[in-house]
Amino acid sequence: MRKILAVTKAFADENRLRILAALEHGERCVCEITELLELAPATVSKHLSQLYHAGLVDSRKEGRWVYYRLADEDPSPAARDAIAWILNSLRDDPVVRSDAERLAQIDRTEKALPPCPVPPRG
Amino acid sequence: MRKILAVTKAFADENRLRILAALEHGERCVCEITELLELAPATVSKHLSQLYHAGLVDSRKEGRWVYYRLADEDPSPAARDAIAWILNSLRDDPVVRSDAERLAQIDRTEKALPPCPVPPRG
DNA sequence: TCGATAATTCGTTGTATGCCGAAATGTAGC
DNA sequence: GCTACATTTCGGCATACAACGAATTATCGA
Repeated sequence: MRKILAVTKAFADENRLRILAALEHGERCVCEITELLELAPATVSKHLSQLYHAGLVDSRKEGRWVYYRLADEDPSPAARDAIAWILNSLRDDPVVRSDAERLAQIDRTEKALPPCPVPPRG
Repeated sequence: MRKILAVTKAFADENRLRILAALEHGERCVCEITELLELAPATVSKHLSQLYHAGLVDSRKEGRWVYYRLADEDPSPAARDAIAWILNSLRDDPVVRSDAERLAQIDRTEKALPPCPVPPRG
């Protein structure tokens, strides 16, 4: 019951749902999610921590950045089902769709300029 | 997003999950659920109200009793998927299993004596 | 080494929520 | 009508939690 509740509580917040939807098509660093949600970095970090402890996301550190992604390796069956259900439920949501457009914009910006987000020296 | 959040928030409480699992095999009146959860009737009523407003359960009044059941008729696809997912996730939970045994006990008691719960005059 | 940036942790604050008892509502039987 | 019971609503408290700013840690480039 504790594990299930960790998942359902993780789902019970709009910003965390937006994060999960944002990760559907690939990993994102914390600063990108922060920009998307327009929240303080501390707040986003805490949301990601909750998603991590619920087994819904994994993370990877690269230089100054920490990239989060949906839990894919060692996915507990429960976590996999949970992710599948919530992403399907969010599929047609206007907020999620709008976020997806903004994320695509971020992708284009990153590809136009050199490397990661906020490239060191323009 | 509002509807999805109503569902995920409804899922984010142990007692509400126990209620949903208790309704898996048929309707239950409020007093039976109250006995199962060992909570104040006011508390149970509020939980049921939340489940109702999330579209997860329906209710039916019969005499003094109000029977709740999983949303089955006019089930919004979202609600149907949500119920299917959560019941599957709860399937092997010890608390839910224990509840199921206690509910079977309640059923046997009801069938041994005349009508509904707490029969008027034993 | 120093300064800038990314991320997390910590402490605080305002709001949301779970719980209860008391009161109100509705129904059944006397 | 009156009483008893089932349920809901209301008002309250206590806890949980989302949000922030400040402080901390870590990494990179100058």
